[in-house]
Amino acid sequence: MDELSKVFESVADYFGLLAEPARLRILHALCEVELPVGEIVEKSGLTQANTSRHLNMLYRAGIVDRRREGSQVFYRIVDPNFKDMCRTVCVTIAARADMDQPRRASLERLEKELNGKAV
Amino acid sequence: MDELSKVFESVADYFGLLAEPARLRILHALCEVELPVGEIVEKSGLTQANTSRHLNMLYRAGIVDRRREGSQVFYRIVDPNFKDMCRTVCVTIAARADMDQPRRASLERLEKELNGKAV
DNA sequence: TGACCATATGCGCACATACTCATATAGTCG
DNA sequence: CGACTATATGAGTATGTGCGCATATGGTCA
Repeated sequence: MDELSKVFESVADYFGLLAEPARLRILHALCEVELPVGEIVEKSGLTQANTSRHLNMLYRAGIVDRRREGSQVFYRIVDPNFKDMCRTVCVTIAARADMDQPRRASLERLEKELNGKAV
Repeated sequence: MDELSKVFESVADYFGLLAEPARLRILHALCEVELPVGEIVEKSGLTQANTSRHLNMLYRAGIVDRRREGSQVFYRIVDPNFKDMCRTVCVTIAARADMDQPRRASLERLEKELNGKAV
């Protein structure tokens, strides 16, 4: 396999991390604050096992970082591009006309949220 | 399911389209030019069936548009964010140290290519 | 209409991966 | 050390999806 193929795979892997609603939930919870796993579980609505697994994937990919404090582990987003990319996609999706109104509203709220106080 | 969940799904779906090396190959072939399917098949190295399937997905998602001319169908990228996002990811990935040199070089070439004459 | 090209699609398989459940590991406090 | 809390992980299952093969559809030209 040539180098360009590997590049496509790397890029695809990166996008793949963002191609999962569960991980987007987690990242959304972490958008502005550093949180321990327990709180991420609450905010995301995922199970503890699932949350931990996804967090580990995001950690290994360098999108989040973590630090231990006592018995808790705190996670935070470190990838500087994450919010930009999500905002871009939100705008793109919101621009499509074939969508019901309430979802558009949610998208615009989310976009505004991402535009706010940056990390 | 609430509206925010649908938003996460929409965003995840969008990223999912870019999370496939085969589709990235196709989009890379289409980056600067409009091409008929046959040429996309050649440039991407995918089979005809596969290429057609992926193109249809990208079309339905609004990332590419198509037009018929005689017996051929020409595709072109219309999503204004696609190149930006790929450049961003390329930069992000290239910034990571844990990567062999030739792949870094490929990434940087690709990034430069994306920086060039915009659509 | 029939032969021929370009593109799309139905089907079945193979593989990846997200999820749940149960359990392991790591830390704290008595 | 033992009980308890917080987090991670192994196993098994289910579902999604990319792929190849064959074939269908749509267009052109004789």
